[in-house]
Amino acid sequence: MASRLQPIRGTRDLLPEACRAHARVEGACRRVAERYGYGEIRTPILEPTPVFLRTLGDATDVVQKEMYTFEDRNGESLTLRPENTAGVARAVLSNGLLNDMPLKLHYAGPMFRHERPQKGRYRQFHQTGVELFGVPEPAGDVEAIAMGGDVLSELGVLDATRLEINTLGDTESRRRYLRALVAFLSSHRDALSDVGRERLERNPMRVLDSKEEADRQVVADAPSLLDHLNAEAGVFFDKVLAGLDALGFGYTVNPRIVRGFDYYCHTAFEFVTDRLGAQGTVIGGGRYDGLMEQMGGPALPGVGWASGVERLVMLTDDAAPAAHPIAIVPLGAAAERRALVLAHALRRQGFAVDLGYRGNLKRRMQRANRVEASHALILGDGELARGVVTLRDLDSGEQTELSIDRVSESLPRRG
RNA sequence: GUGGCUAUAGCUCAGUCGGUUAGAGCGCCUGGUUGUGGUCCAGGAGGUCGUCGGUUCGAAUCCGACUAGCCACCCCA
Repeated sequence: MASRLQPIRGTRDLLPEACRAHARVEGACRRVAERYGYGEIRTPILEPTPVFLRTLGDATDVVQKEMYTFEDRNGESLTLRPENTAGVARAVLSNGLLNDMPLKLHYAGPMFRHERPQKGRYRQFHQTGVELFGVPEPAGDVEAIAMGGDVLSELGVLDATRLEINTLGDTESRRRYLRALVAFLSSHRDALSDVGRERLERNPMRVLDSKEEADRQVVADAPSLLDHLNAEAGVFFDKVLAGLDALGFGYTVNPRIVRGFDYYCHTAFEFVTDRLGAQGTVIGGGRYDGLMEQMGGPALPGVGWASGVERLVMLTDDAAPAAHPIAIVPLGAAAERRALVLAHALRRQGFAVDLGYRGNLKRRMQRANRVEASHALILGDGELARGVVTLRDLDSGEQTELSIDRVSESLPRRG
């Protein structure tokens, strides 16, 4: 347990079993995305810092104190991506993908935030996500949410989550509401907690999801955004909800869902679970119509979400079994050489084959057992002389002899 | 970033009031079996007791700092 050899705080090694679990979650997302016609995109982990500064909003915690930002050797400020929507949006502009709308993209990969680690929260963590550009209609929001639900369904945990949804309104509604909210909160300033007062200064909407008891009491009587929606924003939200109703997705409207990043508008939603403690959001997303313009591109609406792979792994947690290989057990130098050729041939035919590097029969049989082989192919001098191998079923112990040239015909395709 | 709890073998954990050589189970290695694994039996390897410092005749045990993990806050996916 030499501390010098530990991975840096908040990061960890994913050993084969954990990698299978990650692949299972990422595979579910990939399958769903492809059903909806989304193509994969892989953007750099490292971006110029302004990509995030301009889009996330400089009042957010992520930008203020969680980004891994440093100068490279040329003096340019670089940042390890704390999320991927900004990077994907940048890639859309960089590659001139604006002429083929709607543009549907999905991704998976590591993100980095310098937070204090705890369960379900790491400094290097993994997200899968989808982004839909060029669809201003509420049908886009419905599709995105449906995809999130489908991923959870694919993983068998849709029932373990609930969908919470809110609207942040359009720019006009939001501006009107913000005025009303600030006026209200300011008049109750003395009743707010320290946290609440600080949020009132920096990001008034965030007072709404403060957990301080004092703030909750004040907020209980605060004006609701839902009452300040203009006709257009109200209709938009109603259409999103109607779409979810039509598809049979249950949801609760939660006016306290507020997005951390500035680029969100209209729909904000989360799939949350109470099985993971304090980090219960497994998928979170919403609409971000203002993002492209903030980045210096044309006005282009977008909607999408990201899922926390580690959290979904914890939620689904069933062990992903490794393949059951065929173990080849040669005895003697001549058989050893023949076994190498046989193993190669079988692997090329798609079989998982375990071939040890040394040891007598007993040793190799023990190894076959340890790698959970379904069958052993025993090849000794006697078999070699007759052109056969002994096939042993490692569950039943039954043994039969097979012609060495036709072994594959008698093997189970995936053990 | 704040608070609380924790850190002993590869893993999960015991370890009394501070007292000689720090234990168990699982796993690993060897043997019982010359061409037959799993189960069983016997034996073995493996530990700067997270790190550094302090108190003490003596520290895994008490104290402090640091590091890391966990839980909550915070934040978010």
